[in-house]
Amino acid sequence: MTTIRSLYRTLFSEYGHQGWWPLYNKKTGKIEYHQNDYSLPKNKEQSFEIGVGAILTQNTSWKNVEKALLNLYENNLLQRDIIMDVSEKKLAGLIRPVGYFNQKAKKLKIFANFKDEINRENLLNLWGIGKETADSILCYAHNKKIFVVDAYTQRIFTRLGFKDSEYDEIQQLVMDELLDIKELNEFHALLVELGKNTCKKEPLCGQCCLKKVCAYGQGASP
DNA sequence: TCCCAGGGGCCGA
DNA sequence: TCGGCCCATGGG
Repeated sequence: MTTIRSLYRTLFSEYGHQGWWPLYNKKTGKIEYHQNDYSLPKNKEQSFEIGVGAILTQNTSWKNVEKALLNLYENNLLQRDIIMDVSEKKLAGLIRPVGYFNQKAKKLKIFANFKDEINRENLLNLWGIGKETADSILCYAHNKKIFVVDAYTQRIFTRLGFKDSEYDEIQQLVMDELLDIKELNEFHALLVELGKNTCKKEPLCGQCCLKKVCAYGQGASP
């Protein structure tokens, strides 16, 4: 069985810096990644934007999230105070491309109205925020030392041969070995890259940088 | 025209 | 506690 650090090194040498979290750039008018820049978010506005993105991306690809975020920007709606006041119907109309737009509009309103201390327990008490979304917000919007586990991560860890692929167990396993917030930030993004393009539902083991250490790549069942 | 997908809430067993 | 269903779009 390989170590978490070894996986991290292999993935990083394969894919390099991922530059998460993608954010809107006012100069270019595009959603951009930030390779080699771990100093995000720069301000409260960016922090809120990351929270919005974390909700919009639930069970949805980033391409669709980008469309919705641009819609919000163009309508001057990517600000906490404005989302608090705008109607759910208008919000839903602008975020249509992400799917589940009625539910997500409701989630955004609840998130915008949330003013308590940002911690995991408080976030998990919000309707529409589960473990992955809460941990994404803590890690990427508030620089908290926490690892985000998503469906890609669970699939990859199962195939690698880790016995327990439950959320909490994977999170603890990773956080026992990776102690640096930058590494936790990067490792999640690297796993997304692997899961999205290679360790897909039908995996492309032939082109996988982890095939030598992967149980599935060696012929085990998924 | 189907089928699939990075989440979360809710309900019944 | 867990499985099944619902929410909905866009892309292959």
